[in-house]
Amino acid sequence: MEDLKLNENAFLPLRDVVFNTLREAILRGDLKPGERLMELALASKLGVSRTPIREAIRMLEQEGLAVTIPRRGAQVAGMTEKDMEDVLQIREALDILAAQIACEKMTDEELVDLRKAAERFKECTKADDVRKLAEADVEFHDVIYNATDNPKLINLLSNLREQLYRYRVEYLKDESKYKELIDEHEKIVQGFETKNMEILSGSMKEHVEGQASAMRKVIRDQV
Amino acid sequence: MEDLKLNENAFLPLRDVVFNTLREAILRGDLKPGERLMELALASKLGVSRTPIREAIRMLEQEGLAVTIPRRGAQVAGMTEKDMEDVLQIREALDILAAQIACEKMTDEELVDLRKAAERFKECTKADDVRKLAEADVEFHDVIYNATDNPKLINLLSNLREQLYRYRVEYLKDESKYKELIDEHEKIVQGFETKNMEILSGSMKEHVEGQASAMRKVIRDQV
DNA sequence: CTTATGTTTTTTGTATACAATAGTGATGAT
DNA sequence: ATCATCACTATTGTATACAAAAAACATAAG
Repeated sequence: MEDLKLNENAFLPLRDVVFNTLREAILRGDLKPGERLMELALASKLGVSRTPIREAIRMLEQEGLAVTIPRRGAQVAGMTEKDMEDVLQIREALDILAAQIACEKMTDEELVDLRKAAERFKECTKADDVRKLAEADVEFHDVIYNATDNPKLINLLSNLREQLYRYRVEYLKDESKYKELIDEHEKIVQGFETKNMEILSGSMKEHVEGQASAMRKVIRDQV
Repeated sequence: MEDLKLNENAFLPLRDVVFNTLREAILRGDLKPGERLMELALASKLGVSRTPIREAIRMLEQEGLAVTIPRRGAQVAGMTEKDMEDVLQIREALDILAAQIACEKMTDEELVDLRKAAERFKECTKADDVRKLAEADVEFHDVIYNATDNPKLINLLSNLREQLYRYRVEYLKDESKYKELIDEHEKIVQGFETKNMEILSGSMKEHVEGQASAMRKVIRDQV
């Protein structure tokens, strides 16, 4: 484990600060799957007491980022290939759902944002910054998610994305896929522009399935 | 608020016992939407300290059953008509997904269970016990969920169901719908028996949409 | 050498104490 | 009467103390 430092923010309760800190540490891989989350160790490392640590762990649990066994403590959740498949399966269905809802509700402004986001993604493929690229991709999909005007769905989808995060960044390193991704985004934007639900659903499906199979490959190769 | 009593269970940590107790109290309506969850009050009522109460609240938060404002405490989450719509939208998509996955994976044994569950539901419509009927319906759908062999999906679906619980029981009181429900279950069973994904998706969609519109009506009439 | 048993240490679970903030009500000025 | 201010109370946030369980280790018996 790395040196983990508290994301200072005077206004949030410590439990939230600790939660954010641990969450990010897990996502960026500083805390590795299976690694124990020991209260005392974390507390002294972050300079707080066990209380906010424990509450943060309860929160991580719910996000699927930690698993705790009673009287044995918490661990960073691992993700097996099967887990990944399970998440991908759900995300595919909900991504398509989001696209369908968004297709009906999307405003002209949001459509502009979407096109901009697609452009930005395209730009980012030219630079060599995977992190930025991932961000641009998130932004693109967030425009769609937000257009659904369904906070519970938005929340769910971002939670699912979070669970895939570690591998997603990995697979975005494969530059040979960039053209494909750009084209898929383009098709999706067109789907929204023409409000053609059939085409949109199809291209969204294609997009998430492509991502899914790429990620499957990443996780396979890692083993 | 009613007299709330601890679900004794010597093996689980108190936080889990408290969580279950509060969860059930919320679902059965003993704790009403908007009602404050005051730590000290709950602690003395349940005969435990604030610590497990606080952790249970963090857990309820994640299930969407409680909402907390920093330094102001937690409340039982309310559910507006819009919230309900949002949940129904998601559940529809995931229920169909579950049916599709289950259709491929369902074993002969599970198929028998499914038919039995449908029978049991039918039986329950004859007696006048809404609670039992709701249970039978849950069982029917659980057979399908479990057949997906996707724990994350199963978890999600049961969480969504939980959020609808209060209204679901309400709408099952309308006896005029029973025949329809029985027929829909029958169609779904047949879909699984013939492994016809098209028909199955269709009848599942019909089923959840029927439920959805009935629940919309319930919530409207309540206002 | 392996297993069983007892002891110590570590770690989690729960209660309590103290601090800080938000809410409430009384008092007084305008 | 209305509003402002202050004191007091109620409530949440955080730290710590103590209890109980699990893990680690050592020692003794077979």
